[in-house]
Amino acid sequence: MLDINIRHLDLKQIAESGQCFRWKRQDDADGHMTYLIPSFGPGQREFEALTITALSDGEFRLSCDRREWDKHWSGYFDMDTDYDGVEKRIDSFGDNHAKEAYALGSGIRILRQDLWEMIITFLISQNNNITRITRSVEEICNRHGGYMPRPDEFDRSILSDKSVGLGYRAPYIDNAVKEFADDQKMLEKLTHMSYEESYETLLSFTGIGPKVANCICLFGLHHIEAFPIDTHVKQLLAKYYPQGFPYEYYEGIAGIVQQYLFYYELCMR
DNA sequence: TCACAGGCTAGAG
DNA sequence: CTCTAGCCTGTG
Repeated sequence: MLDINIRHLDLKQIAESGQCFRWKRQDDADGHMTYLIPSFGPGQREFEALTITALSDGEFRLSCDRREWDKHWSGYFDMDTDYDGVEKRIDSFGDNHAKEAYALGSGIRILRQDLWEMIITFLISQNNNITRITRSVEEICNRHGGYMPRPDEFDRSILSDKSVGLGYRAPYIDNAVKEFADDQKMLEKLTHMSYEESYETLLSFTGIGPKVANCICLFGLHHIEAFPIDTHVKQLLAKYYPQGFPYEYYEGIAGIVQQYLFYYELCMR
């Protein structure tokens, strides 16, 4: 167990920001907000899931020890990104709507999640709703011992099962599993590419279009300049930025700002 | 019944 | 190049 203070972290805001689909809310006996976060990545079977509890004033209680925090979870929660700097950048421009969105969602961080899991998750997400996305991801994991299967251990025969609920996306995922299993270096190659290179490479896969590719770049490769535009962001841009979004203000942090804007709209809905 | 859900593909123009 | 019908399926 480990108690630490973390700035710019609000579990509920992250859970609702639409970047992760496997967190489970499991409040503790005292009613403190608690989430169970599964282990992830190639070594996911080697380390434990994390429970994280929000105590008060930026204080969090973790189920892991200091060593596991340093090794796995500190990176996952993006502790090496300067969110104070992001706040200063937003404050320095006259973008009042971004300031308001930041004030509401300042506890959002861009998690450093597993690339392969993000590829599968956002392939599923297209033209889909949160409930169904969550259920499909959970079904896939449940059928592989509770873990997101790596490309080479993925049982592709389950993809067409009605209870997995993938619909027309099943062949897209089947193809991705096949391609990444055939070329085991591809995942690592993607991590060494620039944003533009990885974006173009991802686009070449069937079922990955501009929106999904940008989500994978932002959430799976931590390319913070990626700015996914879905139906909601498209509407919000038309509403608050009729003259066009000032991307030049937010060079290098556009993806974080996108999350604040998205979360703000979600709350106002 | 019908639109919608964090879109994409394929085919036409 | 741009444009858009159709797509699995659960939900209101």
